[in-house]
Amino acid sequence: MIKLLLADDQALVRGAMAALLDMEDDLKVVAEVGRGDEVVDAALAHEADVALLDVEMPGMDGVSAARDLHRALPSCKVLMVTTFGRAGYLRQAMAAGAGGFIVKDTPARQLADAVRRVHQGLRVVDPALAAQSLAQGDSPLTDREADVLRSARDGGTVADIARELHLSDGTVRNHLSSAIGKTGARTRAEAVRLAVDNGWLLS
Amino acid sequence: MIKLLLADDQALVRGAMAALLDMEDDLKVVAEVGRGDEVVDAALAHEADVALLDVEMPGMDGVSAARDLHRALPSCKVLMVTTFGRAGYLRQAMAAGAGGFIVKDTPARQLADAVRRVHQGLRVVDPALAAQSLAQGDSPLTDREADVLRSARDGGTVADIARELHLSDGTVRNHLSSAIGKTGARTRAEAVRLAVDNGWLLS
DNA sequence: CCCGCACCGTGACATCTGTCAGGGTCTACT
DNA sequence: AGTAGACCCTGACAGATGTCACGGTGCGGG
Repeated sequence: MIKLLLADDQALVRGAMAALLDMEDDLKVVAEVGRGDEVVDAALAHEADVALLDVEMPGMDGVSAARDLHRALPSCKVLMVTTFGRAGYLRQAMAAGAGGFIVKDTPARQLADAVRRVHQGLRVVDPALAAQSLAQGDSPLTDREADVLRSARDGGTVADIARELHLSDGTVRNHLSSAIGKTGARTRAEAVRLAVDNGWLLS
Repeated sequence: MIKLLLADDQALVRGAMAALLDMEDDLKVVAEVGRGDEVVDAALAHEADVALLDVEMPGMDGVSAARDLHRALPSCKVLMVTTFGRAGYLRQAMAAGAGGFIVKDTPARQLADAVRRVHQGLRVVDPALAAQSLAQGDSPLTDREADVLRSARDGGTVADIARELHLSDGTVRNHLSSAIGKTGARTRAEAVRLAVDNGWLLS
């Protein structure tokens, strides 16, 4: 009997996936959490064998949670189950020790198999997504450029970003300009969108 | 036996919800679709009693699908099940003839009850969301302002928007300025974010 | 040690944006 | 008929933005 931990911020989806997985004879959901920072404690308390983690969660993102969990309980495999097939997410999730990565677009009947494979130590990755991730390469942004883009996400002015990051206006403009150049965008907003779509703004 | 139609673009979520609902003795999922423009046909073909619709879907948004479905098959009740509790979505969904509106944050065990209530003709609405919707009022944006904001979403320049909408640069700037003023934003990007968050950019 | 590179800052420049004041057409309502 | 409001355009202006050139600081690898 494989013991499962479910982590997803949407209670309805979480419960529905629990119902789906509990229908399998060899699987059992032993814990459900709605926040990233509750993953490790729950996994330890219930000795989970496989953890299904969403990427977008309050408290802590799923990739960071996977990293912590991999350290705290190496026997527990991780299967990332996420809405967005961002290549950057996949890359970072694998680096964080995840055993599999599937998007919520995949047919429901494949989920149980994916769990079993991850439990056996096999890697489960969407082929199309893997190809995209390989072709696209790693994030071209420096840490600071990513910081600035993150701060620019909610639409503030240069002055707002400078205040938030304790930088000079000019420095913020330089980082933005550099990020715009690297992403091939023509606008700050476009650069933000591209970086988000590629999953470059996680950590 | 209440016959259900599920519409959600994420196959995994759709299948999981089907599993959850099929566990109830009086409910049966008779059809699943992944696109908004397939809702009406599927509902007619299977004579669904209740349709669970997501708002964000390819092909056609869930609110428009609800409107069409309400016309084509008035006996079929609609329960919107969506990720984002945007007040504007709720308002437009109810105007489109939806019988209920719940977010995916709600506990899984409440879903079956919500379906039954909607089937009986009762209204099911998240109280907090209803209050927010009432307090916030309707969209202050004119059609054109919404168009311009929609076109500004992907971060293009004024010239890009003007080309896309066959308008003059100055007119676009005027609409943007007006939208910025009405939303209380200080930047185009901020105005876009606010409008999206409030669900003002649907149709 | 020296080089490259990320990082922080300054100053200057052309361009883009957001705002304002106009003036025009159309529709809907009184 | 008159009024109000959405819609489109023009022109002008201050301020914000994106770009460039430049100098300076650390840190790691060759």
